[in-house]
This record gives sequence, structure tokens and C-alpha cells, in this order.
Amino acid sequence: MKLLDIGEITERSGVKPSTLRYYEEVGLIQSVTRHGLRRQYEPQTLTKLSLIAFAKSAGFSLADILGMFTDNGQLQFPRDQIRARADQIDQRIKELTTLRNALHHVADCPAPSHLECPSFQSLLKATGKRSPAKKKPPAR
Amino acid sequence: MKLLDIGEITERSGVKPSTLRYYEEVGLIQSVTRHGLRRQYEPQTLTKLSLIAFAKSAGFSLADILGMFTDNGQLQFPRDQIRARADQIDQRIKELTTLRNALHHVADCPAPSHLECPSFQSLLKATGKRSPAKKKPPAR
DNA sequence: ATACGACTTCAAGTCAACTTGAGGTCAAGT
DNA sequence: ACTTGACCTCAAGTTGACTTGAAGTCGTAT
Repeated sequence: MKLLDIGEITERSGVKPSTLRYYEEVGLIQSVTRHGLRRQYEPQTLTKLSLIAFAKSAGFSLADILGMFTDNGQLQFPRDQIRARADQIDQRIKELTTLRNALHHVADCPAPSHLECPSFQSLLKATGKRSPAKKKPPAR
Repeated sequence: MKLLDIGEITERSGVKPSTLRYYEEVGLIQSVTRHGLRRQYEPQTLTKLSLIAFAKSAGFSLADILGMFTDNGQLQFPRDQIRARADQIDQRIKELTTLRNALHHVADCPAPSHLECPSFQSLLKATGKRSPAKKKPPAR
């Protein structure tokens, strides 16, 4: 089985060497051996990196992702967690949709200043009033 | 015109005192005077905070938001910027929708391991292959 | 007059996910 | 034998948006 240099991994995955070393440091990936000092990776590392990119784009943190691999390196992406995340994303989509509609409205609204636009005002109320405790959207 | 203590602003806006001081430090809000050492805010600061919360949730940074206020403190939310942001959000919505559908599929897919699900594989390819340069979604 | 508690300042710390920089190593090509 | 350049390590820096902590001030109620 042919092993890959870090440069090759970078080229084929788009993930920078510094990031790869960082991922190794936090335990996300491993290099199987060294050629001199140089890390040698198994080709399947590329798949793993795709997996990581995917999970990241789904809003999982690196720590979350770390938990998705079993001790023997197998993927274990619990289905209920996936569903939960899908629901969060759904929620986020709804928020963003409201936001986008609001923005479109504001952009087209003939009121001289946005503050005078009634929709904008009620939008402000809606955005500003919720959650005097937490502010972050569920899935970034 | 009745002025408000920082505690009152906090209570009515949900924004913590430390955050309010920070916002003042970066020039987003101002306190009009002091009562002893204590900042006193005009009531319209609450509106401004709603505005800030709104813009933040639309994906604008504090620096962006700072640029939306003129020197005399008036709101100036350029319509073309708004449209551009709306389009970015639209794009993000599409990405998230794809993602959500993919997640739902994966959660329901009968393949024993996700890696064996063909849709998941092509999904990985799609997520992992784009942009060997930049990785961040446009509007978080 | 004194205590209380709500505020104040300022510097430093936090978080995630990396990136940067200085200085070093090593295998392969000439 | 030597140069090249791709890699290495390790500590420290970066970013944005705050938060925390220690030590101090002040108005108001008792």
C-alpha cells in the first residue's frame, strides 16, 4: 500500500500541512510511519479528511468529530445525533430564511430610513427580545 | 428624558454590562453622562442594541456594524450591502439545505456503516473537493 | 456614620481552530 | 560532497467578541 507525504495529502485534500499537524496533535488523524522525519499517511486518510470537512460543515466541532471515531479508528456517526443535528440545521435554515426575507424587504422598502419602516421595527423587536440569557444560534 | 443605568439596559436588552462596556470601548454605543461613576444611557440605546443584535444575526461583524452608523449616530444601512448580504444568506441557506437533506438521508440509510452508503460517499466527495484554498462558508 | 451593593477601571484571560516563525533535519539529485 | 527544498519541532501569535478578576468608588438606605 502506497503511503503519502504530507504535501500530497495537502494537494489532494486542500488541507494545509499546519492543519494536518494540528489535526494529528488533537488526535483526529494519524501518520502511520516516518520517512526520515517526514510523516507518511495512508491513502484512507484522505477519506477521513473528507469526513472531517463534512462534519465541520455540518456544524460539528473538532471535539465532536473526535468522538465520532471509535478507538480502532472506525467511523461511528450515531444516527440520533445526526437527526438532532439535522433538526438544528433545519431550525437555522428557518431563522436565516426569515432574516433573508427581512433583508430583502428592508432593501426594497421605500421608507427614507430603515428605522421608519414598520416591518423593520417589528423585526428589531423580534430579534432583540428573545433570550435575555443566551444569544448564539444553535448551529453555526 | 429619563436616563437608564447600565443594569436597566442589561435587564431590558439582555446584553451584559461587560458587553455594553465593550461595545462602548469599540465605539458602538455611547453613554451620555455619568451619575457618579455610573454610565447613564439614553433610552434609544435600546433600539440601537436591537439593531446591533439584528445585524449580528445577519452575519455582520461588529466592525461592519460600526460602519453602519454615521458620525452623528444615525443608521445608514446601505441597500446594496443589504442585498449582497441577503444573497449570501440565500447561498448559505442552500448549502444548509443540501446538508440537512444529506444528514436525513444518512440517518435513514440502511447501509450498516455510513461509509458504505453511496450517497454518503458522493456527499463526501462534494464536501471535500471544493476549494483547496478557502473553506469557510460565506455567512456564518 | 456606616454599610451595602451597584457600579467603576484596567489588564489579562478565554475560546476554537489554526497560523507563523525561528531554527533544525534529512533524502535525493547533481 | 554538497545543495536544495520539503519537511520537522516547539512556542508563541492570531482573530473576534467577549468575560473575568482584583481592587476601587459612590449614592442611597439605615
